[in-house]
Amino acid sequence: MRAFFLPYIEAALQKAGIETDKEIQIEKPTDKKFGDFSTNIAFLLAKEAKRNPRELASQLIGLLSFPEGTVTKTEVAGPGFINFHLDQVFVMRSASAVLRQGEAFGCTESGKGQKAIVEYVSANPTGPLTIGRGRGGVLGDCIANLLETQGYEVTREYYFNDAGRQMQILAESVRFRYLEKCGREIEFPTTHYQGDYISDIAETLFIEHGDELAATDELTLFKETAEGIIFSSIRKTLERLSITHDKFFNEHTLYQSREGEPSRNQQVIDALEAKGFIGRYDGATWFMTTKLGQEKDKVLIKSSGDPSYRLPDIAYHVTKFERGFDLMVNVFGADHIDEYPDVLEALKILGYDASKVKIAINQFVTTTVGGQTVKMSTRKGNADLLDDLIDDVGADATRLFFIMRGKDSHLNFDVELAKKQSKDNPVFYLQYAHARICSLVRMAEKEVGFDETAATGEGLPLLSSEPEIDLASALLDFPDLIQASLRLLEPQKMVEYLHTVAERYHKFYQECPILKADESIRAARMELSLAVRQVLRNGFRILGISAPESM
RNA sequence: ACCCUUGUAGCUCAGUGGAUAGAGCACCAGUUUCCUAAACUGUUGGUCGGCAGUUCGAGUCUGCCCAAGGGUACCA
Repeated sequence: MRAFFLPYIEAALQKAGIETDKEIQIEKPTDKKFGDFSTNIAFLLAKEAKRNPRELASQLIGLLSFPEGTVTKTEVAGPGFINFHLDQVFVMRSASAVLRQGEAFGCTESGKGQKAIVEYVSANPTGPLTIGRGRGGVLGDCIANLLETQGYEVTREYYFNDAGRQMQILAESVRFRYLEKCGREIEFPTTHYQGDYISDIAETLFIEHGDELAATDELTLFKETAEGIIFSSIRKTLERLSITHDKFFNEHTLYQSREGEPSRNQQVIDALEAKGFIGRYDGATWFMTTKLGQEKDKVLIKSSGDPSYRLPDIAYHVTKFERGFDLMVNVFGADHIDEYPDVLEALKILGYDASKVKIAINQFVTTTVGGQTVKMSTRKGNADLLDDLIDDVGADATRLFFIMRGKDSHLNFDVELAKKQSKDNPVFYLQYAHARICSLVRMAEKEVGFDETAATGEGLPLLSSEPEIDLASALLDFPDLIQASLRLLEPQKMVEYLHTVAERYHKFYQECPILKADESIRAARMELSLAVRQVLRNGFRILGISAPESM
């Protein structure tokens, strides 16, 4: 709907001879008496032109003209707002677009022909997924869904490392537990993975091999068995939440030379060196960020000869550019926040357009038990597991639990409270509206021979009561909300919006009889209901929650 | 010590420099001979962490202070 106003406002500005680079903001006023939409453009221009905002607004209104039957009233209000009142018939007529476009309502082709990659979850296979990881996983999945509505060809990627020190410790942990199974007295180190799943993996090995592995120090089998079992558990958990990935990218491939060519890590070093940003001292290789005004250089290759995490991170991003992605979204927890400036700087030096990389940081999930905050750690084995949460509240409520809050909120999680409140999860409020409509449609088919396929939306302009207009007007906001969610990488906006739609539907349902109304009104209200169902479905698909036919 | 994020109702959280700061939960009082009561209606509840500043206008921007979480490694 915002898109509807822009050309007319621009035309009015042109007539007034005003040129500006200010963005024309179209807002929904807080109070309906201020109209359906408003703009504060007069304030912005008044500041530039040193004119009175109210007077400038009046001038613009004189120059504004909309097509017949769209905007009924345009007025100056307060210190200089321009408020627009929409024609009710226009609103209802516009709402028929929902039925015409169906699943495509809200979609655009602005990303058509462009490739996007969204990287999320990216947990190393050292243990089952924690609740904290779930947050990033759901966030990333929703962002990928949003991009798909805009026509992007989206790749969902999981980046992991199965060769680092963490994996070494994991393998050792399994081996210690295995030796215990073999009857050895072992003092299990506190530095190693404490979780019960380690014993389970050791048990698997013991059943398969007996104690024949006890004699060797060779860790490969321990590592590979652990990795296999853990990865399959991770995938299973993600699957339960409908989180999928197209590609699992192994960090280790960046270390390997390919067909006579140097490794990707080495290529990054060479390229940075050619630009004069490589220094070698103290036995290590450094990214000379001091040349960029930073206090210290950053290590790329440690004096041990192993790359630090920064080098493969840069090399990994280079592969994204080489793979031809036009938009790259990385979803990370807050612990990675300071790492990205360096990667972006390196990419810029190497000649890549770093503005194509977008970062979505989600704040941590902290856990409260009995009012006390507990630090969660996979290593300590005291983390709340994502699987347990799904067991307790279900997949839909779990997904919504994460995205009903902004990604910047420091989510404080109380398992007991979450279980107790699962019935109050807003997901059911949204789904109930959908189920109610489905039930209504079933009833209408049975009682009055309603034919869904014949509903075109032509009858909608017959409707004129306040709940009906409010509802239709909310439906028209859906495309704007997709844009806003995507721009901010914040699916929470969509949740809030769908809540408004559901709320207005419930209100409409309460106040407007449908099946009992006269035939033409009944048909129109059925059409409005179908349009709501469509918007809810389209929204649910973005959020990755199911649309139940009955509850 | 420095950097990032956050601080809004009893609780969990929305709030794009705009108009009288909102929602859900909880609490209290109502609504069904009638399409799903997982709903709807109403009431209660606020020094927007604190102080100063910027301007027509600040919960929103700036500075300082306080508090919480995270980060400042040749860990990832």
